Amino acid sequence: MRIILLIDMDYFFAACEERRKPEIKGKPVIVGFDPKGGTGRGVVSTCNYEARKFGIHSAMPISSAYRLKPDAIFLPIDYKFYEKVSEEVMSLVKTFSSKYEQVSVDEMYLDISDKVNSYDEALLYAKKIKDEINNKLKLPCSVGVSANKLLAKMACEAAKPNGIRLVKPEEAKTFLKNMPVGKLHGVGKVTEEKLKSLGYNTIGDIQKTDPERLALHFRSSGQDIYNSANGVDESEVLEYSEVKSISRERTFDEDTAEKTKIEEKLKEISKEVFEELKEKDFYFKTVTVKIRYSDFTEHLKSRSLLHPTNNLDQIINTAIKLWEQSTEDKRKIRKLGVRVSTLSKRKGQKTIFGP
DNA sequence: TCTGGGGTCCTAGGACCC
DNA sequence: TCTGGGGTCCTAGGACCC
Repeated sequence: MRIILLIDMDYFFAACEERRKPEIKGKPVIVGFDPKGGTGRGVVSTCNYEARKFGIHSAMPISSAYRLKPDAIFLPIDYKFYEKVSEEVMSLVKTFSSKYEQVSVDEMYLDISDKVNSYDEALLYAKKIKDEINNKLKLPCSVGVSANKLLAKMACEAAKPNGIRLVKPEEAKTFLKNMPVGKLHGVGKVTEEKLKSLGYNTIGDIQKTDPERLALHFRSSGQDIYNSANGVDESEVLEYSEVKSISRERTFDEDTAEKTKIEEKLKEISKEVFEELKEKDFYFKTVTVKIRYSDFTEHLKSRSLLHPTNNLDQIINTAIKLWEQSTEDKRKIRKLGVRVSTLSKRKGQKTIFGP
């Protein structure tokens, strides 16, 4: 029997800011793009619970957040700082089990099957971890406890904020039954709509269906949806993951079709990509340019070079060529992105990176 | 509401090689 | 003269997650 934890930091970016600026605690704090007095083009990255009281939430346009609470504390995203705090969290959590998987900057799975003998013990163990994060690092978090990653994740969602939630495997189906299908991890907007149109409104509706019917409409992911709805997930807690790509993208303050502006931006973005490539000591073989037009349609263009390289001019020249090829019309561009992939180390072999 | 940025994984057709 | 099957790489796009 496996016992898995998901530890998820609460409103992480805003919590980091509260920790270093105690005077803002208790006030609505919004971390995201510059609202520019309500005209800014970006979204809310994270906000604390005081801000949520005004209806503000992650991914909301920053201009809307500004309209809802103009005198909230708006802070820019200081990713380097959050990464440092994240390392503090991760190294503390790792002392509780060597079987861990970092999912993102503020989230991590722990397999504690070897550390405890029952769910009661698991709860105590989770509480200990949570208390240490609270006391030593002064950061709030929530923990989900269950038999697999999916259930731990869903339990953690139910625990938020600042809570712990245990879901035993025998309780799983009941726990999930009444939730809307969109709550299921792995089901996004598109799949949610499709599920609803097929008559599946709650996760319980999926539990009762014939998986063959799901396979008919969702191909190979049909079985995954069925398994998730039933709380079944065999995936392992994996410590290592490979870096597959490095990318940067930027949105213009105003949409543009001007050649010089676009080339300038592509150079700028390429340089940022190059800096990280150098830092991580990678070679790349493929360059991809992403273009988002004013109407939000997106196009990708990519080209693979004959040999792996780590040359900045190769990125810039390929990026500009790809853009030129894609732009026979004069549509205005909202956002540009540059990505390098097919990464390798000097000798050409891929390398494993741990968190 | 007027919509960011950094990722991963998957699919699918076509090229190309054996 | 008509026709295989497997494998891998490339390119484009889409869904999803945080």
